[in-house]
Amino acid sequence: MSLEQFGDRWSLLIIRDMMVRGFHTFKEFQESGEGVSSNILADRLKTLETAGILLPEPDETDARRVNYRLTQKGIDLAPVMLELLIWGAKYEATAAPCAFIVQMENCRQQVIAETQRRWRERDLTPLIPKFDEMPEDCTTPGSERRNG
Amino acid sequence: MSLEQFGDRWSLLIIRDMMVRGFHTFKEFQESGEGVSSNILADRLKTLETAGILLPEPDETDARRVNYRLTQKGIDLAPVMLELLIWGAKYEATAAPCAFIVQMENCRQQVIAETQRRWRERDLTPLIPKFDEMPEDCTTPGSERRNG
DNA sequence: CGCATTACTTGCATTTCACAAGTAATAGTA
DNA sequence: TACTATTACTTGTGAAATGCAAGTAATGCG
Repeated sequence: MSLEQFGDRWSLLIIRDMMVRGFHTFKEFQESGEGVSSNILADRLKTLETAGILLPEPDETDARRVNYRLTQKGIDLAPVMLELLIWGAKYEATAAPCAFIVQMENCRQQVIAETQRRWRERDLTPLIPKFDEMPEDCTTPGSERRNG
Repeated sequence: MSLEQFGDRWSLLIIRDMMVRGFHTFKEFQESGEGVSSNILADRLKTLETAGILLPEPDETDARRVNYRLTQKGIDLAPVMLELLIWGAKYEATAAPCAFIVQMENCRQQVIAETQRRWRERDLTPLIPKFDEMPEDCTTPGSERRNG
């Protein structure tokens, strides 16, 4: 199975930080508070690149930087991440604000659509503040679930 | 975050085997083909128990056996698993039959409901053969997505 | 030119892991 | 009852992965 992709502590966290928090540089991942060793981080980024989940691209204005971007394969993990966040919010203490989780649960489709939009348009603003202000139930009858 | 729960290769596989394949004994996990060492398996089962995701209960007819059962917290991981299976089927080679995956994607709600039913009723028949014969699109307009 | 920043790499101690073997409790069989 | 099998583990042992601190190369910035 493909679960082997995520058979370690850091890969999923990297993907989550890219997807939800808009992180895209080595330094951001390293300082994200979870405490990855730089050698491990480098290794995981390489592994995820090999797996086709993300791609490094040199920054246009600063040649020292490398911007990591999710591929389509990577962004397609959004539903998994979303369900995992919802589960985590239900059973574990989370840093994410409670209101946000409620929104996510009510608006799965919108959250995923927004995640994909941010990816397409290279919008790196974090996901959380945005969805923290949405209406309580934004389900659109008939268009529920399934996102092109 | 609660991602730390699954920061290893085996925990997720154990949960998947319980959920999808109906496994519930030490031996089944050990012989599941992925090749867990028995010491690691014992450790992970204990960790998952501590995390409140599964519970061991002695078999009523054979005192040597221990039956591991998912808790509500564990079974609530079904949506995560489902999305992960769908993602895996899209991008990686899977052992699961292709038709099954198509069904799952069309019938998220039903698959999850069935998963939870099996858990409640202690039905240990594997999930795959069952859903391998379902209609192509079993979405029920208006009742889409969200499962008590 | 000199110092700071970014993305790494290198070495080494510690932890985790896989593999094989062994053990305790129970079940099945003669 | 004794004897063997089965189940769920535990206990070594070496190999591999990891965490930590330090170092390096390329670039930016004054």
